[in-house]
Amino acid sequence: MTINKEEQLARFAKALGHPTRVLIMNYLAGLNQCNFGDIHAELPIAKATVSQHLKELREAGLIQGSIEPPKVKYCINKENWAIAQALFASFFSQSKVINISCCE
Amino acid sequence: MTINKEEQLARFAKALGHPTRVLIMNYLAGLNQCNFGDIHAELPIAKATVSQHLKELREAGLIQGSIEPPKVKYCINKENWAIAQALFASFFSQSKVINISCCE
DNA sequence: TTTGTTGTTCGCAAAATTACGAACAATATA
DNA sequence: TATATTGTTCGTAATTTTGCGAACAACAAA
Repeated sequence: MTINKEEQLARFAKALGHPTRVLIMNYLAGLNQCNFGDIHAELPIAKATVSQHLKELREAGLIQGSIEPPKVKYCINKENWAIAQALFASFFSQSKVINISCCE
Repeated sequence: MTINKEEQLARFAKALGHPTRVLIMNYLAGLNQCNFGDIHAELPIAKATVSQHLKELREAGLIQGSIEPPKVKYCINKENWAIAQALFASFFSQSKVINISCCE
């Protein structure tokens, strides 16, 4: 059940592949405390939709939530955030393309 | 018609949000010359599907193609690759999350 | 001209994504 | 117990994505 680098990168990328989810991550990155209502208040979409986007980010491992009745607190999953950061950095730094573009 | 950072990042991320497309980018990143057939030979999928994935990467700006009859040459779009690299680096380095996770 | 090579596009089907309101669950409070 | 608050889940609809074979287009070679 090991997941290789390509799939892991694709999984993170897919989670970040929607503007709303990028906005959510940007919002969370600037905070240390945050609950659903705060996130919802930042966005012009229905709460059901926000909840769905949060679920995807959670399932991709980029965020985590904890229930603190009656609220739900969300934050970045720092362990996976670091993994994603490293994966993307490695991905983008691998290019051995020479200075002249090959297709012009 | 300006596109903001969040949307641009999401667009790049979406293009990278499929394992096959990550594999294609990895393959292209290691080469200076490359045509469709080479890419297709690397992948266990139909050429129509490969062509479709290449189209998405092209429309996201990550690669470019040029016709060199009877072949089609593909390569990374270095200008946009650099932009994407910078966007992701900025995105991942913005986190102000403190050492203690907020949700445990 | 006919044939072969290289990729793209078309048309289709199945599955996944996106978005919403309504209903619901869990917990506090009156 | 009734009521309010906070989010999630359900059910639905519209759109997009993914994948394929078949048909096609462009060019080179026989």
